[in-house]
Amino acid sequence: MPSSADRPLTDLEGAVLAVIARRGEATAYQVAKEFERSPSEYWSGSVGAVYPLVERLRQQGLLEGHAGAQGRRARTVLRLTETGTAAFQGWMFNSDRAAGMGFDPLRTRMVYLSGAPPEERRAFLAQVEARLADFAQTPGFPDEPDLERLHQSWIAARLAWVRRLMED
Amino acid sequence: MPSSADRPLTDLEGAVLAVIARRGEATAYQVAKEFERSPSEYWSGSVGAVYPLVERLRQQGLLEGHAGAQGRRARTVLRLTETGTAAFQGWMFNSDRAAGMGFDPLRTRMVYLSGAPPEERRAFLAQVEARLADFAQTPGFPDEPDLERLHQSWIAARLAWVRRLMED
DNA sequence: GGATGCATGTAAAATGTTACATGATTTA
DNA sequence: TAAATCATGTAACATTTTACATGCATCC
Repeated sequence: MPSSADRPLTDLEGAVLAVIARRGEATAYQVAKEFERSPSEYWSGSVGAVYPLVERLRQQGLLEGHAGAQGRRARTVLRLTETGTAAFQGWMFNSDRAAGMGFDPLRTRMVYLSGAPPEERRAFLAQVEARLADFAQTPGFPDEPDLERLHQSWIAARLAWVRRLMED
Repeated sequence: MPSSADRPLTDLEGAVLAVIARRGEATAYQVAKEFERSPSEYWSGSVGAVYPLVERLRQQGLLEGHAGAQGRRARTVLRLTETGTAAFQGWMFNSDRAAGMGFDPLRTRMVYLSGAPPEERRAFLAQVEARLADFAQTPGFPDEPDLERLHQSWIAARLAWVRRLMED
């Protein structure tokens, strides 16, 4: 996954820029925290991933950092440059990539079960359905209504798919 | 992502074992090809990933290889051991992981758009909808009906979600 | 029998994860 | 003021990607 000049952004890069773009500005630490808080467990959001990535983006001119201060403490506040904004939008509104499958843990498993007897499939899917239902109970974004709606909508869509699969 | 003894399998490990399990046996090359053919573009399925991974699994005793031959040519045919079967099933039927979000390229982007004005969201979603509709035209698994059904079902579920999102 | 592609690998480089280090702030 | 936690990083390690290497088979 090379990310050098004028290659398309990786998904992690896009997601990091998205966080900064949405807030206007942010520190690397804040970005990492936002990943940690997300109900998606896909990216660890460890600072060990975010700091080096941010550093690369700065060197490529997509991000600029200015010194801010909290109390006596040094901190680097990040903001998208013009180039960075363009690169971000290229990633963000790429409908081709947006429509792709990404990594789908259920689909990956269903490939294996595709030839299996219906009862076996259904037993498995019933468990997944139960987990999803649990999942829907605990809010993913307690204090951001827009994101919470999106989250619930995602779960609902998955539940619908699982139920559909159980019918076959 | 450590994969040493008795840690849970990574998703790539699980997926590789799934391919071998489904076929009964396979060579590393065949596994890599199957990933390449898949409509999912998430894993490159490069042999450079698969061969070392298979080697690790052999050393952990999850896979065993016996020499087969095609013409004069050496090849190593892989099969799950008993331990390997157990590990695979642990991965496969883990409904918790199966119900997770994995990496969803659309959701990732919608997080950014969650606060955006409805027309902007709708314009983007309309493009994604169009791409998904195209996507549905070309079969993902031309000669495997079960998998093709799964594939179409996945796309249909996504389309339904996208349309749902457009209504908000 | 030379070109093309299939099959089997290896190597270098980039990326991401976990774990560690350290100073500043707050809190008990 | 000691303990906890917030904020900012760095380092070692494992994994994955891209690119290269090479021998066998097939086809023209």
